Amino acid sequence: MASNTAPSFAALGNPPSVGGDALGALNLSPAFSPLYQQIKGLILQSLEAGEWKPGEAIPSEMDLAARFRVSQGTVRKAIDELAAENLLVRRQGKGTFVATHAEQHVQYRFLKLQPDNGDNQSEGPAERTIIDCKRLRASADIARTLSLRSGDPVLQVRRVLAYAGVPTILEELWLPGAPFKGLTAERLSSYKGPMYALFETEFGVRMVRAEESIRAVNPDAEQAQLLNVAIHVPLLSVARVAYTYNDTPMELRRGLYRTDTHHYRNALS
Amino acid sequence: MASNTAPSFAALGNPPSVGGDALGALNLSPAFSPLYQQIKGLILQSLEAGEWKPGEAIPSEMDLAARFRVSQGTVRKAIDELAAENLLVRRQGKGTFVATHAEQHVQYRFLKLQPDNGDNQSEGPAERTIIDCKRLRASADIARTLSLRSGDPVLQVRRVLAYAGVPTILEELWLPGAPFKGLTAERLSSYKGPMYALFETEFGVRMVRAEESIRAVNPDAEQAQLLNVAIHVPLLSVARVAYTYNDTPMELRRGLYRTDTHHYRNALS
DNA sequence: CAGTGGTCTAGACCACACT
DNA sequence: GTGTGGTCTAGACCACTGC
Repeated sequence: MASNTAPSFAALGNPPSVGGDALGALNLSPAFSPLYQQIKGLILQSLEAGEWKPGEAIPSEMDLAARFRVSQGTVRKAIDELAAENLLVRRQGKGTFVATHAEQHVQYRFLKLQPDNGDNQSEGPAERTIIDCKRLRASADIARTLSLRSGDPVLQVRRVLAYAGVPTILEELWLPGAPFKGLTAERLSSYKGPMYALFETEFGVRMVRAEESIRAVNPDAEQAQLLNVAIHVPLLSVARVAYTYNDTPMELRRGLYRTDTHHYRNALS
Repeated sequence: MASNTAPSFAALGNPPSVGGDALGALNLSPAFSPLYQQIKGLILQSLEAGEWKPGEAIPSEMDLAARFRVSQGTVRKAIDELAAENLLVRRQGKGTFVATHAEQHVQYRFLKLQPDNGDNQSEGPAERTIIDCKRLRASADIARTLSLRSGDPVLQVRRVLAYAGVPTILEELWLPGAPFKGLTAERLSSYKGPMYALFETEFGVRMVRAEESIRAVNPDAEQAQLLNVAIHVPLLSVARVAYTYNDTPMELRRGLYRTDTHHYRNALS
């Protein structure tokens, strides 16, 4: 459907010719970018623009090939990379879909804390308790990591996650005020499912990647009380910056993890 | 050179025919494995067998295509996956090389601890001090994670890594005795470069992937003394199991990281 | 210059899911 | 059956490296 409303040009204005080689003349040496990268960029733009929403199918490879006037193989390679980056999900026989944090088997993709015994699934979702949800002005360091200006409005949420009644994670997160206008503690508490899924459906913000930096710390008195541990118990301090498209930071999250029954798991390759 | 000594059969005995479709009849539904996966497996076997050593070039795509009687594109896809898994490294215009831990820019690939300020490189390599290097018999849990039997000979190494004179990492590692026969404290101390590079050149053991599980702990008296911290200082406990080819565990490493000047950095996607 | 990996196309067929 | 992604081939040309 979208394929005839789409711009009918060969990406970057290199009209394909015929025969074994379908490139009239590709870019010269400096700043050379392969066609499939350009296609990838165009698909990315549509993703950002919300042309296809999380969970929806994007047009078939054939459709996209026609739309961009390239071969199916070129579109394929572009999609391959986007799928490798977890922006798209391919399903044989069905189509290619915009990835979402709402799916069952990829839920909590960014949460690396696991129970020591037993699989990750059997434990089930955590019991969530919102401590508070305040609008305030960004401090200098918050502003810097969120690419805002000091004093810009931000939303601060604090909450506790418990497993089997044991408080295990204490989180404090900051969100830029503008994109998340209207977010309240009530909305957060009532929502079933991952917070990032709510961000997608209610605010059109999709978290694409994140970076965490981890330390070992002792809690202060308040933190210890909220996690129900003594102040001398060492905890994992996990600072996460999550990004949407275009490497735009959209969340700063500082977590305190108890590691007496859980551990942070990481695969290296 | 290897291409004519190699088995000249189409992988899994599906002789290619001619024309647009070069597969006579591919595998039927159950247990279907694409050709490029089979090629990948064959390349993997050569890698394991040491046909090409770390740092060396493997045969060109054309050579491999001839050797396995498939098209270049099929070999290409196999190599693509192996490169994505960091087993091979492609270099345009030069060839495809067996990855190694000895290269400058991928050194210490598994070490996620970074200085808080400044780039990872400027800090330079750590000062390494071997505490001891003992041969002993595997305890039950060491044996389990290394796929050995209790009482099998293992090597235990303990060492401290310091940055700018500050002891930062205390490591205790266990290696299976058989593959590492002949490893001594002297050999470890005298070697310049990453330990995993030594394992490659001296013992033919290449670490391919690893898994870490992280906790926050307090050190005991001895650990505190070795790291020059008080016993109430929280530390990162990082347990790593490193694997060679075929998911064979080859190392158990338990590290204690100071996080007052460094942090454990992790990218999520 | 030749050789290597990298890109692109066109076409055929396979495996899978839905109808 | 139809349509989707997935595999495979053959061939042409581009970009990079080193002789």
